[in-house]
Order: sequence, then structure tokens, then C-alpha cells
Amino acid sequence: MSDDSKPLNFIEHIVEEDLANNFPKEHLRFRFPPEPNGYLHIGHASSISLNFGLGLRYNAPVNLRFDDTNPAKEEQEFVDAIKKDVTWLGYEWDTERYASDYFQQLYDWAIYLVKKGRAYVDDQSSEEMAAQKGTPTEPGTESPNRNRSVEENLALFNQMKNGEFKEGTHVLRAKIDMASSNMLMRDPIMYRVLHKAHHRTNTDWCIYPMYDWTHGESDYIEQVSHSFCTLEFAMHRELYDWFLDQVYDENKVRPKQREFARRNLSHTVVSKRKLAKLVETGVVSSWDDPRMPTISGLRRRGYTPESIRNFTETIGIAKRDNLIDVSLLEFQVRNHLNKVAPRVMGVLDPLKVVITNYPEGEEEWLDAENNPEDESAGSRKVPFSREFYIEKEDFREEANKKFFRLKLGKEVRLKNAYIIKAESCTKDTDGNIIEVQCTYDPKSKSGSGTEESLRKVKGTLHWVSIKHAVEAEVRLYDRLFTDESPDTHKDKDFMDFVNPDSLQVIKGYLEPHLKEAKIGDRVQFQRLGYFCVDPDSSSEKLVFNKTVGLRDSWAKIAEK
RNA sequence: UGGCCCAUGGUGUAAUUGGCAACACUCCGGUUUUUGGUACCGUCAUUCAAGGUUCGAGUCCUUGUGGGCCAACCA
Repeated sequence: MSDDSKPLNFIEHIVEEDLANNFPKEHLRFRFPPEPNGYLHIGHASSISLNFGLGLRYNAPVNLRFDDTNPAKEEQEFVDAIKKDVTWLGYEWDTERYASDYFQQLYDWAIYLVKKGRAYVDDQSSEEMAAQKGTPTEPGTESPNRNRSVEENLALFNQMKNGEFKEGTHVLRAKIDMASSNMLMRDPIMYRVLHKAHHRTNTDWCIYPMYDWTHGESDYIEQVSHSFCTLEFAMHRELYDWFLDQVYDENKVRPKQREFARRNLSHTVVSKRKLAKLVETGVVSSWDDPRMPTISGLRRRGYTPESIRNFTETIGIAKRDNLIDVSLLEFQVRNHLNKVAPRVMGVLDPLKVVITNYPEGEEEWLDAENNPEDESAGSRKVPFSREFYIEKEDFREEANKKFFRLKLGKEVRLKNAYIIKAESCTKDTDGNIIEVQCTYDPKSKSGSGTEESLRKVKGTLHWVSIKHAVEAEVRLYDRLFTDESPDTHKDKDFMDFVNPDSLQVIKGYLEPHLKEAKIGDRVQFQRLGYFCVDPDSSSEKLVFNKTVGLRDSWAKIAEK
């Protein structure tokens, strides 16, 4: 089911071309193949929506395959996290596969290659082999073990398998071409000895297949028609094809590897190794710290699956190097949250206001619209009283005409409430304003329909009645790195660019019904931004994360 | 010194495969607004350079220039 309303990316063009050349549509099959050695990040989101998107587009199955060939780095914890993230993003895989499911088949094929004289056991040190490998400009030299007899190779490989050798002493290599201009073709390693327990096969094996030997054959076993990976694997394609040639049966689908450019997001890093370092060094609290570009971090930050999917869709996929500005990502959350997040009022930097002509002890519950973008969201009641908070930055003793907020002698509308006028203010001994005294127009109540209520005043402020306010911890986030591309500097480490002020924890005062907010709830604090309830939150202590601010054109005017 | 890949506004992608350079974001300017939000309108590139083929080139060819990748018992 192809959707022609949108232009195709180059990957889709490849599939379309194959279809046009009579590749049977029902043989289309894709896969998303993460290594379970860390958490998924925003870069993976692109690969996920590419592969699963293709599945949806052509109604073809997509496997979730764990590339688990290195027990030294992989853990069940990561398998679970990856499954959770893919599901959360809204995709369904056809079958859950593991490269480790194919260890026996891979081993049998390896024996077959040995028998064909296409693979041999090498017992040199890695240093020796590296020296023989040559350089990109000079051909390598052949290993003295390259021409062992089949019998000897079989025997040695069997000993490797049976655990008779120590790690690092023996490998199985493909016999290809030590003079190839492609370094990967210079007799690459297929198996190494690793006396480590695997998270799924435990100690069944002590030899483990390398990526190149595993990946293409796994695609072949699963009959994946198109195997998409990132550009750094482009050189691997020749090897991928060579390994396939060894076992390929004409009657089966032959997987095709093609490469696309990894997506780079500005002001962050997307490499598991670097993300792991941020966690290990305590720069962030965990893999799901809301500042992390991981899927779990974005989830905790308040991002929606829709916004991430829309992001990957709009940035597309291509082959050139890129540095995607975070503003493209932020736009997508704002865009989605604008439609679905209930509006509430919260004051994060409080300044007390007293309405001198409002009866002491009185309170009234005013109607407040939950979402102007969505009438079905209904309304709620918000308590109003003589004393309330506004944001400090919303009051100035005096200011120019561009300042639409509260200033002495001028009027402003309190959202969903009354028009008030600032009469005077009091300061502490340091000269800081600590309270503003106002009068209000009792006939100006929002929604009352009176002439006064319809008066236009330039500014509208959010507020929270002090007596009714609920307190909450609010965590504000800034970009994790001060540089837009922290890991591309040859002379500096990415850790040098860590933003020391990426987290700010403050106390906020919220309208009372937020006491009922549940973990994961997303709201808009009007005029401030989108926030969500953090998992650290409890009935005793509310904790909110700031997802993203609203567009703020006042900030730009104020700068001038 | 070898091989492979890439080059379109500030950012990311398109361009019916040789036929008027489009979309989204950002920026700037404006309209609407009981969120300085949203929505809406408008401004912002002749496609890295130089040649060539062609009636016609972002698209094909050549040569440059610039960038990325390749020598882990990682994936």
C-alpha cells in the first residue's frame, strides 16, 4: 500500500525500483537490529521509523532483531529497555529475533567454509595480524597459517569451540584477499574465543561470531529483503555480499544492504559510548535523565511518541552528513502538546499581590477553559482570593510601552479572573519588591458578559491564589552541551562542552487541582511552557519536568 | 600515497528521473488573540567551483575544491 502523497526518500526509491523490476511485494521484509549494549536514542528513532515505516507502507513484516554477538557488552536489561522503547514509539514488530538464535547455523556454515577452503584458523597474536594487514595504501601480507590443510583447520576450530584455547589465542578468518583496497576484505575475523557467559546462550558457546559474519547471514536466515544501516557500514557491504555468496541459494530472497546517513542532533551526542560516559561520570543521573537524547530520556522529559515520529518524518533520510537543529525537534513537541495538553496555571518565580478592595476571607471559584484548541476538553474551576502570586518578571514599577504586563498605575487582566490595577508596591531593606498592592474592577470578571468584562487590556497574566496553591518541585532543563556539535572537535573532548547549568531545580506554586496529577501527565503552564509529572513524584511531593518552553517573542523584544 | 561515499537557503529534506528550485523548521516583519502561546499573511537560495553535452542541467560527463568513512579478537 504505497502512499504517493509524500515524496519518497532515496531508500523508498530503492524499494520501488526493486518492485518495478519484479521483486515480489510479498517477499518484502525488513528488520531493526539494535545491539543490546545500551539504550536507544533519537538517532535510533530514525532507523526505527525508517524500517517500521517501510513495513507499514508495504504491509510487510519487520523483525526486531538483537545483534547480540558480544557477551562482553550486552545485557538483558538493555533488551528489555529496547523493547519498551520501540513499543512506546508505537511500532509492532513481526517477530522478536536474536542473532544468538543462529549461533548453531552460523557455526555449521563456518565448518562448510572451512571445508571449502574459504576459512582458516589463525593462532597469531592480534599485533602480528594487525601488522600483516597493511595500510589503506599498501597491501597486506598473508598469514603463515593461511594455507593450513582443511583437516588441521577443522581440528583447530573444533578445539576452539570446545574451549581448549584461551581468549585471544585463536581466531577463524575468512580467506579472501590480503591485497584488497578494502581493508575489511583482508581476511577478516569470523570467530573469536570468548570465555564469557552470554545473556541468552549462557555458557553454551565460548566462540562468538563477529558482526560481519553474523549480520548478513542473519538477514538471509530471516529472509530480510532490504537491510538498511548507517553509512559507516558502507565498506562492509562488499564483505556482506561475499559472505552471502558462500551460502546463497538461488531460490531464496537475497538480502540487499544499503546505507543512509546517521542523524546528528545539535547540542548533544548520539553515540552509546558517549552517552554511557555521561551516565558513568554523573553528569546526568541515568540513561533516562530528561536531558539525555535517549528515547527513555525524551519520554521522561515529556515528549510524546507522536512528536518523535513526526520529527523523524520531517527530517527525512539521506546520505549526506547533517547536523539537525534541536528546534526541529522542539517544534514537534510544542505542536503536538499544543493540541493535547490541558492548560493550567503555575507560578515559578512568585511575587505576592494583594487586592486591597477585595473582601478579606472571601474566595470564589472561577471557570477556566482547559484547552482553547480543543473544546471537548471542557473547563475547570480555579480559586481566586485577595492574595495571589504572579511571576516576578510580570511586574515593574515603570516600563516602556512595549511592556504589556503590570506596572504602577496601569491595568492588566488576570487570566480567567478580573482586571486589576497596580497602585503601589513595598520593598525589603535591599530594595527588592516583595509585594504589590492592587485594586480590582469587580464587574470585569471573565465570562460574566458585562461591559467591563469585555474591556480590552493589553496584558493578561497567569496567577495562583496563595491560600490554595500547591507546592511542587519543578526541574528546568537547558541543553546538555554548550557547543552545537560537541564531539566533532579534533582538539577537544566532548566532555569539555558539558553545560554546567543544564539542570535547575526550583519550587513552583500551582493551582490546587494539580494535586491529583499522575506520573506522566502532561500540561501547559500557561505563558511558561509544557511540563510533565516526573516518576520521582509522589503524593507527598509533586515533581514536574519542563518539557519545552512556549515560543517566547517577548524574550526577543526584551533583549533589544 | 589507495579505495568508497557525499555536496541544493541559517537547519533538515524535495524536485514527476533532463523541463518554471518545493515543503517543514528557524530568523525577520505584520494581522488576530483574555496565553507576548496558537492560527493566519509576508520577506529570505538560480543548487560548492570551472568547463563540457543539450533547445534546455540541481539532475548527465570532466576536472577541481570541501567534507565524511576505511587498518577493533566492537557493532
